[in-house]
Amino acid sequence: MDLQEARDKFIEAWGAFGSAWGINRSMAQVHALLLISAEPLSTEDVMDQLNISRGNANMNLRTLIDWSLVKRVLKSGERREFFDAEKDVWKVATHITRERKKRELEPLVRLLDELEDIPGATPEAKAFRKMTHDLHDLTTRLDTLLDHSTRRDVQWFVKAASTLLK
Amino acid sequence: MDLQEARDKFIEAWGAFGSAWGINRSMAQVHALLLISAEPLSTEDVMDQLNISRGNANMNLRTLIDWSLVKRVLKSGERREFFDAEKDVWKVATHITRERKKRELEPLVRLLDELEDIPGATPEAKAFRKMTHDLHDLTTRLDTLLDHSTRRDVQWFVKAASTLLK
DNA sequence: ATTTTCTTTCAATACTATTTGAAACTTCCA
DNA sequence: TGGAAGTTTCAAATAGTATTGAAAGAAAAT
Repeated sequence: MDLQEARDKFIEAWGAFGSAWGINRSMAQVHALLLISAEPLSTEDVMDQLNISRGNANMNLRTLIDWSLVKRVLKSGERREFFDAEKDVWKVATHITRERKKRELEPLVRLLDELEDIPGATPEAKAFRKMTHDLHDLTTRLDTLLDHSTRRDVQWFVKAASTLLK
Repeated sequence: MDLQEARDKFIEAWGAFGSAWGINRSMAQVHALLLISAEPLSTEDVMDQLNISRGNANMNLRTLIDWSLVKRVLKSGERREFFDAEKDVWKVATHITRERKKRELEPLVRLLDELEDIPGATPEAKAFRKMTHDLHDLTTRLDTLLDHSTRRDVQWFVKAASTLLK
């Protein structure tokens, strides 16, 4: 398999992986492209290599910057902006996790908090209280864990645990 | 807030949460409904309470069974099937994680495995090899971790870590 | 064997999300 | 200041996904 083919496969796979995670395909593909590029790319480079429109490229680059997965780079003497991806996979994992926590876990924790202590003595009311309580406990713990865990902790933990278990 | 209102909010929120996770809204809502029901429900119960069609209810109940989140229950003297959700939130988390690992992580690991050792001495080839290698390492570790971690391990770890960090 | 009750399938439809591309905007330079 | 080079916005078009509901299929009862 040659490099070009391999790159295409990687971009496609990362796009599919992203989709399953609620990240849209183009955004994941732009990210993939930047991940495997040695040099920062311009918006035009991204448009050309992925065959996407200017609007699409622009919007997804901006979102990736929001997520701290990509940063703008200025080249001296160049008017245009260039974009470069964070290449440390552990940082990438941490940033993605943080962003998802914020978007998804936090609202759920807030709602479960509200839903505790709904009154009622029927079996349905009891079942409801038990489930919201248990979920609240689990999601709160996860939330705390993610708040305090740094890239280094996660790296240590995953390496240690996966090596032990191999 | 009364019970009915609280139940509706929970179902809606679980549905939204599911969407963000690549689980379709109805499936997540059916799951939510069964999670907070004291007794197993029939297909009709699900249709009525969520205002969804028979086909939709049937398909999502089947998928939930595939994921081991719901089981069929037969009531003696009853012709119809009833459905009951797994109520242990730790098991729920484990089952969901396993299913997603199978659908998403495993194919990625396989691809990255193939993409290692693409030849070439250009900076682009080097960047590609480094990224696929690092990602392969990370995803393989995660995969191993998820393979070997039981519900008990995860429960222990999350409880311990989140309590320490609180 | 026929009817009844319940489950499953699937083509048509409705809905949601993504993408485009042209126009508006901004910034820098002659 | 005018205009060239680049970026951003957003309404419309397209593509992708989920849902419906009627029909077919299965299993049990009569």
